[in-house]
Amino acid sequence: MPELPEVETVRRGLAPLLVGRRVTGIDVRDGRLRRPVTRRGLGPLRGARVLAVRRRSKYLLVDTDAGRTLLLHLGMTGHLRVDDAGRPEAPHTHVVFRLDDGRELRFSDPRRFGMVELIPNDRLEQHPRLAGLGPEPLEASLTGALLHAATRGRRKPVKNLLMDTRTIAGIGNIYACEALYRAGLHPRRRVGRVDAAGWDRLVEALRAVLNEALGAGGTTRRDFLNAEGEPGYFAVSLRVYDRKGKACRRCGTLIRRIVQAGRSTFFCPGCQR
DNA sequence: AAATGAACCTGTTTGC
DNA sequence: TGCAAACAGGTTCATT
Repeated sequence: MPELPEVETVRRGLAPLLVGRRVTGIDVRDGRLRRPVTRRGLGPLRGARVLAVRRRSKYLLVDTDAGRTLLLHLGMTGHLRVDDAGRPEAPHTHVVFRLDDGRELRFSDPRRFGMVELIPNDRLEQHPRLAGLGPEPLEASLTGALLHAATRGRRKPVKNLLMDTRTIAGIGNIYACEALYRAGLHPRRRVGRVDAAGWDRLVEALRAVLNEALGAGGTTRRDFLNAEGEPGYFAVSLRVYDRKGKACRRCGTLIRRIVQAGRSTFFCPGCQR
């Protein structure tokens, strides 16, 4: 489900509901996630107060005054929702954090690709999931020049590079396709054959599409919902993703679907070279 | 070293 | 209509 704009949308929804709250209890209904979750492992969170909710790549970090940070990942189908205790739960609700205001933070995830982990702060930066992440695309540290320099002589397709979180954080299948379309780059183009101007265009296109998606509250194709249970509205603005066989809005060429590294890629053969 | 493919799961859509 | 195959917003491990 969630790429950077969706995770950031969830973060913005969660922050005002969680910051300042105290965790009064934790229920693990089904701990079989990507890594096993246990009530014991989350135990130190009991009584902790939430200081902040941050995002890094597609991870959410809930800082607490217990010297530990709750690391959350939504995988493909994960949801985080704050709701009044007693309200009906979504199916596949695996972990529930009870709060001191009568509400609950609920993590649900049908496919169980998501992650819930409590990490001591002094080990947070070295954590294997966070160490080695590339720059945030909406921050100034990501530049076309950086990508140009990093890709000389390499042969990886540019679409696959965009989705490699060690190079750029937070880009998934939808926004990789959309950014390449806006930059006029063919998804199979080898990274070593993209020139400096091409990388500049790509970074600019990436920022534009991510910011527009953020403004729309993210993309809901199947089941993305924010912390209040509402969908995002960027799906209507997608120009290539999931538009196989439809006409390109700019040149009329039919959008094609190919498979790269096991993932669908959508592109316009007329606009992308 | 770098790139691809399979695996992890369940639910929904597509195609015969 | 019914069933099976394909596919889904992600990450990680094994294999070329």
